[in-house]
Amino acid sequence: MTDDLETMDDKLTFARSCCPITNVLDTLGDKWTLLVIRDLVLGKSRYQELLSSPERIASNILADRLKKLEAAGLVIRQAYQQKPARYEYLLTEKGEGLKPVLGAIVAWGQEHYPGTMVFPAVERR
Amino acid sequence: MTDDLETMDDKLTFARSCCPITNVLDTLGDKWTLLVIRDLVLGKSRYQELLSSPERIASNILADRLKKLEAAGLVIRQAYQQKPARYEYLLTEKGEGLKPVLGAIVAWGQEHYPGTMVFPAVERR
DNA sequence: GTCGTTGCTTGCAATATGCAAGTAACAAAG
DNA sequence: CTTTGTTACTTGCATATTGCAAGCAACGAC
Repeated sequence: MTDDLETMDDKLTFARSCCPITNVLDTLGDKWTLLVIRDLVLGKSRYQELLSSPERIASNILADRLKKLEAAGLVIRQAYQQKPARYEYLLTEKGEGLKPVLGAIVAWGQEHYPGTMVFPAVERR
Repeated sequence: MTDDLETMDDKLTFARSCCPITNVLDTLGDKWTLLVIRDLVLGKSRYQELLSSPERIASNILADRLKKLEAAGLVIRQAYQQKPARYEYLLTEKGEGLKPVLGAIVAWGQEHYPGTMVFPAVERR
């Protein structure tokens, strides 16, 4: 069965399978990546802002996840200052497209984890 | 800030934060768990059925994830035969509640991973 | 010259993942 | 009675990932 799919279109090859969920999880399936997306959606954009979320992500993990999100086209890294060079991370349209996914997770999570609460957007500087 | 939350209601303590997304990811945030949920939604229920999905999950990982899903109340393990004892896994109502999450992931995934396709439900035996 | 800020990198220990083989409890077949 | 097959796992071990904590570079402020 998977043989057929592989020969069906050899321009399309998927790491694990042709299921959309599988492919999404190849990028987002860990404990931190969607939290980084959450923070970017909430308006955080700088490294220290992302580091300071209550979950206290490790710095090397944050750097790793941002790099992967950039490579996947969900995030762009752009300088907001030149000397010294300082960067902010912004969601692309593709990344913004994950809002309904976060929304669905929030809906299910609020129902099954009483007492949880959605974090507020950050004030723009 | 997190101090306040911690003292606010010490009956409610969360592993990493009080965000619903964080808590959901504590259970579901890896590459395999939502795929197991997907297969159960599609009607698979036995261990070999789950093992045989195209992604070829490792047996020890599948066993580990099913145990965790059972502990989290998303799945029940029940015997469908006594001698020898043989088990099937079924989603609970809580587990079924993840369908919108999978739906949102599929919607985003199909848009951004062209060529992916939703797997069909399995025929009931 | 020193200190602070920002965005990382690095070394290393702990934990998770996954390969491949193995196990147990049965029934069926010979 | 023995062998084989099925099913649902467990186990040992190598590899990969995670995360702690310290460190680094490039600036400006003092």
